Amino acid sequence: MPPAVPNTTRNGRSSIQLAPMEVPKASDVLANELRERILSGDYVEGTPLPPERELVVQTKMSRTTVREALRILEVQGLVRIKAGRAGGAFVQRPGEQSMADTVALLIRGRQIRLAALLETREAIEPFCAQLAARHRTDEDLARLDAANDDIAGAGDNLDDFLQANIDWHVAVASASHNELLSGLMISLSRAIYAATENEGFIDDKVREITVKAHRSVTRAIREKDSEAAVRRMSRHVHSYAESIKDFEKRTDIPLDE
Amino acid sequence: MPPAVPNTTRNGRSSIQLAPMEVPKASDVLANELRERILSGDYVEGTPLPPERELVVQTKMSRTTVREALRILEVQGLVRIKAGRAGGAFVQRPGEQSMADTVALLIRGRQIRLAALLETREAIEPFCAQLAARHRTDEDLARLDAANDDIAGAGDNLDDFLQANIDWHVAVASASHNELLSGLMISLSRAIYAATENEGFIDDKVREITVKAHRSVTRAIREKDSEAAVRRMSRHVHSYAESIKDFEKRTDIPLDE
DNA sequence: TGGTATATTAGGTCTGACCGTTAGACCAGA
DNA sequence: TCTGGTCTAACGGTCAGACCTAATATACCA
Repeated sequence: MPPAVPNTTRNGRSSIQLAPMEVPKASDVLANELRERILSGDYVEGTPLPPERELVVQTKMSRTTVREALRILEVQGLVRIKAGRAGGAFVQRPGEQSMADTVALLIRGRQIRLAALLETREAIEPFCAQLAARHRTDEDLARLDAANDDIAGAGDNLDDFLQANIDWHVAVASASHNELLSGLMISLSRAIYAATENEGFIDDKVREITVKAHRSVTRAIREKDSEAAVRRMSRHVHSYAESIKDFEKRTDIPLDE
Repeated sequence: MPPAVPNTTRNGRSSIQLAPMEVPKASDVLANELRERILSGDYVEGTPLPPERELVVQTKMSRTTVREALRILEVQGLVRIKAGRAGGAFVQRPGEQSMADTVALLIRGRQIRLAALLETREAIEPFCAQLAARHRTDEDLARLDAANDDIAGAGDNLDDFLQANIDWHVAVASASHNELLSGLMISLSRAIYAATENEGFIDDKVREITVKAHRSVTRAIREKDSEAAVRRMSRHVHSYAESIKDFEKRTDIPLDE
């Protein structure tokens, strides 16, 4: 309850207390305003925002400020900016891509250990497989089969093999129809790929096992057997992670001698 | 295999194929250059980039362009920009916060269903608990205990309860010392909070169960019993998700009659 | 010694101009 | 009827320069 009369302290000053205040920049204000409108669904995906010069008139801000605001939204994946006549800022809903980009930055910036990536994958991917078995469509199956074929047809080319490997894992994630999980898996796969490609650990035996494991998981997903899907995927990613750990142990020791 | 002599089609035209080409903008070029340098560790965290006007001299670009590049890096969480003398763009490594922000955008933008959020949490959080039990420090324990106390002391205030609830879940995630998982959990918790706060589903019984479950998980983490941690957490989040599903079923049906 | 001007250095904003790209309309030659 | 050239208007992209505002270092004074 506030005192009845003016707040004063012993020195006669007002004792009004203020918290540290944020003074947002003009471009942030505009960006926040536009972001709210976009996220609240005021604009349908694909509709263009007003041209920069029009926004200048409406907001009484300078073009510099307007452009910075649009740039912010672009980086956040909320608009796609096209130049030229009939260009402009077109509303976009953020997707798996923007999430994958952020995760990639986090991984590189914090130099996340390969072990942590594999850990995270062990947490997520079996669950993806489970959901995929429940929610997969025929299209999802087609993508899985295509990736399986690519893996088999990769021959001795390591890059082709790894790429097809990623495609399969991403296909499983997409089949879960949970965009949170699939976005995460996309970036995880890419990061694991990058960390794995220069290690000589992928030999013929690993490939053979991989192909087999993928086929058996795919089968479970096809048959909508979520129990089997989660079990097989769990086994697959776990043993893959163990193999890498073993491999690193084997290759690290000689360096110490 | 390409034909031996000029590629032609039936109308005698060349059939050379070109993919759509990207023409990067000046500000993107600069942003990419700086980003590479930051991520490759050329600058230690906290070191200031050259002042804008200095970059103008070095790059021969205009200040507008330089500023846009810096703004891009700021949004991506790679620099923190301070105004005033001794201000500038200070190198920062992207952290959980930037990831949480992106995930929040994804959730709002795609209007991810509450069910999907809960699904994702079921995938991730037990694993977090497991890692937390292995890697927790005394500080982590202190945070967990503090959150537990706050929950108990929340009284009848719903907001306090939900906030303390979040704090506990986030504390578990942090204790896993896997920044990927903790970033995800931070935004996940916040989103679930937002989706839950206006539903009248949190009654005294739910609270009681929650407090109990948290304490038992905390105990497992304290004792570094990862098996128990994963089991108890799994049970907790699963039953919470089931309760919400039940609640929604109960409250939806009357609307149809 | 401790507070208070003042100068300095940084980012933030604005103005106005011009450049580059693109869609669309129109025209001319094969 | 195609094909390519040309023009125009509508966009975003870039630039140069000025001024405002915030934060700090530093000299100064009580």
